[in-house]
Amino acid sequence: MSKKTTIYDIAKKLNTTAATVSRALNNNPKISESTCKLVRETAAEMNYKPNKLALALQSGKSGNIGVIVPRIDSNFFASVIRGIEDELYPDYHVIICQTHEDEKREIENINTLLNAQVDGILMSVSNVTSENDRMIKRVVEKNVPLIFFDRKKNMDGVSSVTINDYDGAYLATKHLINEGCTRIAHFSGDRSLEIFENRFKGYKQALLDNEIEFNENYVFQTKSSVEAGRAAVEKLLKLENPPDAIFSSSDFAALGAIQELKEHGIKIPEDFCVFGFGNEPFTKFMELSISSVDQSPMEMGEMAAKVFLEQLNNPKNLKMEKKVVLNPELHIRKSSSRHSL
Amino acid sequence: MSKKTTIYDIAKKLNTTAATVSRALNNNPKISESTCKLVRETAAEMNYKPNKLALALQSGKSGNIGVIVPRIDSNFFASVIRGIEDELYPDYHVIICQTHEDEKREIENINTLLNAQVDGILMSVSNVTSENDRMIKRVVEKNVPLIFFDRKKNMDGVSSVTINDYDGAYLATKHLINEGCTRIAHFSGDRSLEIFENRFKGYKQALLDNEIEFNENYVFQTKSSVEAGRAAVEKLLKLENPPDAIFSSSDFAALGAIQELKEHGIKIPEDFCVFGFGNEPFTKFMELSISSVDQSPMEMGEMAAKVFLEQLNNPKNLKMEKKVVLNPELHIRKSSSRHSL
DNA sequence: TACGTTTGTGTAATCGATTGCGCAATTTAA
DNA sequence: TTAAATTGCGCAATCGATTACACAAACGTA
Repeated sequence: MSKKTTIYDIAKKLNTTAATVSRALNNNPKISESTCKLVRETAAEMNYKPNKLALALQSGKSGNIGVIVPRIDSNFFASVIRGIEDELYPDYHVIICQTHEDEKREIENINTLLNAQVDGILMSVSNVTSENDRMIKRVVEKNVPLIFFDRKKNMDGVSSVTINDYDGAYLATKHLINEGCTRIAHFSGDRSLEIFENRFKGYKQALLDNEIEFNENYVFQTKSSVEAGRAAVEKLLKLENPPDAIFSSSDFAALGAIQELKEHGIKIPEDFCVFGFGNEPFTKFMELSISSVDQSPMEMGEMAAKVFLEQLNNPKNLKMEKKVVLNPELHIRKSSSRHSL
Repeated sequence: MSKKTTIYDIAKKLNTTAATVSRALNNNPKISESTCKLVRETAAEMNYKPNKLALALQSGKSGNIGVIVPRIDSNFFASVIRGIEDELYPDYHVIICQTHEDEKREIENINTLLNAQVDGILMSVSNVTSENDRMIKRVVEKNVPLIFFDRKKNMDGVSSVTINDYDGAYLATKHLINEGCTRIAHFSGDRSLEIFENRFKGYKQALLDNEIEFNENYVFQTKSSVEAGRAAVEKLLKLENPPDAIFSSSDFAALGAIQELKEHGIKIPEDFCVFGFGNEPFTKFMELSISSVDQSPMEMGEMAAKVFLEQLNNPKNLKMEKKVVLNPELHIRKSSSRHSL
C-alpha cells in the first residue's frame, strides 16, 4: 500500500525544503534550472500527485461546481449536465444534486454545496417560495457565481441561460394554424414557473396574431405525464366545441393525449394535430412520430458553463448579469403534418 | 459581502481558543455544559458553517465519491446515478465523469478523481486495454474503495453490482421460443465486454435447452443504435432461411430492427417477434410496444452505493470482495406477444 | 495541611500545499 | 578591494479544522 507522496517527501529525499519543491514544480523563476529539473524528475519518479484538497484549502478554490436539477434521470437534464461536464472538463468537476422538486431539498442542496466550497452553482429552479429566494440570495451575497438554466428566476446579479420559450410556443402554434387547425388547445404546465408562463404567452399571441379567438376552456395546467395528458383530452372531448389540435408544453402529456385520442378513434394528423415540447427521444421513435420543440439541452449546458467561466474572470466588485437566450428549434413530425413531410 | 465565519472568529468573540470551540461543537464530553451551550449559540448567531475543505484535508476524507460512466445522457446511466445519489445523500456527494467510451479519458478520469481525493470510485467499465487495467489496479492498491456496476471486470478485491445478464437473456429467449419462434437471431453488442458475452451465452443455452440448433449466421455484434439494428435486419432477411425472431442486447437496435421489418411488410408479432434489453422508456411508449429486459438501474445504483458503504467500514487490511447480482425482469409487450397480453 | 483526582481549557502539531520575507553566496560595478 | 545588486533557497505563516498533551483550578480524601 503506497502512501501518498507529498512535497515534503520529495524535499527530504533531495535534502531541501518543501518551499523549494513547490516553487520548482510551479515553474517559479526564482529557482535555478538545475534544481528545477532535479525536483521534477524526482517528483515523477516518486509518482507525486498534488493533493487537491490542500490546494483547495490554501487557495479557497475547490475546483468543483455544483449543479442543482429537479432530477437527473430525465433526458433533458441529463443532456444539460453532459453539456456542462463537457465544457468544464477537466478544469472543474461537476457535483450533482437533485431536488426532486422539493423545496426543502433545494435549500439543503444549496447549503451543502456552499459548505463544500464549490466555486459556483448552476441551477434549474424548482420552487418559488420566499424561503428559497432568501437562500438563493445568500449565494449571491457570498459572491459565489450563480447561474440559472432553463427554469430561471428574475433576480438581480444572476445570469441565466434559457431558450426562448415564447418563440418556441409561438412558432409551434403558428405551425398548427398553418396546417389548418383553428381550435387549438394548450397544456401549459405550472404557470408559476416562468418557462411555462412564457410558452402560454407565445401560444396565446400566435392565436391573436392570426385572428383566432383565445378560449380559456382550451387551456389546462397539466403535469408532465402521460396520464395527465390522457385526462386532459378526456375533458377536452366533452366540450361543446372540442378542439382540433393541442400544443402541449410537455412531450409526455402530448403522448398521453395521442393515446387517448386514438382510443376515441380520432385520426392524427388528419382530424387532430399534436405538438409537444422538449423533443424527448421517444418523440421521434414512435411510428406516429410526435412534433416537438427542441430545447438544445447540450448547448444550454455548454453555455451555462461558459457564462460561469466568464463570471469567474469578472472583477468581484462588478456585478455581472448576462441573460443568454437560445433559439428553440421546431422538429416537425407526423403528429402535426397534414401536408407533406 | 459576509466573510465566512471560522472557529477562530467564534473563539475571539468568546475570549477562548479554537480548540474549545471545536470541541464544544463536536459535543466533546470534556467541555462544560455552560461553555458548550454558549459556543453553540454564538456559532448559530454568527452563522457559522464548517469548512468542509479544511475538514477533508485534516481527516483525509473528502466526502466525495466519483462515478465514472460512458455517458450520462442515457436513461440507464442517469438512473443508476440517481440511485447512487439518493442512497448517499447527504453524506457523500457524487462527482460525475464521462468516458465517452474513450480509453484515454477513462484513465484521465480515474487520475483526476484520485487527485481530488475521492473517498471511493464507482465505475462502469468502457475499456479492456491493459493500460486501463493497470490504472484500475492502482486504485485498489491505494486502498480507495472501488466498485464496478453493470459493466464489470473480473479483478481481485473489487466488488461489483450487476444484473444477471445470462438469466435475462435466457428468459427472454425462452419466452420467444414459447411464443412459437424457432429461428431466433441475436444482436449481441461488443462481446469483449462481459455483459454482452453473458447475454450471448444465455441466449445460446436457451436454444440448446430447447433443442433448437444454434446458428452462427443469426448472430451480429451490432452497436447500440437504431441504424445498426436496421442494417443487421437487412442482412438477416437476405439469408436463405431468415429468422422469425430477434433477441437484441440493445433496445435501440431492436427498435431499428422493427422499423426495418415493417418496411419489408413483415408483421410483428404475428410473423416475427422482437425482444430488447434495457427497458428504455421509449419501449413502452410505442404503439407497438417493445418487449424488453429491465435492468433495474435505480436499484443497481443504490446497491452499488451500499456496497461502497460496507467497504468503508471494512478493516483496511482485510480485502473484501462482494459480487451482487440483481435479477433481471422481463417486460413482455406487444412486439413479442402472439398470444395475449 | 498536603496530596492525588477530576474537570475544563489552552498550547501546539498536523493535514499538504503556497508565498512573503530574509539571508547567504555569488556576480557585477565602482 | 569593497560596496551594491542579483540569484537561489530556507524560514515560517497561512488556509480551517482536529486532537494529543500539558496544566491550572477545584475537588475529595487522609
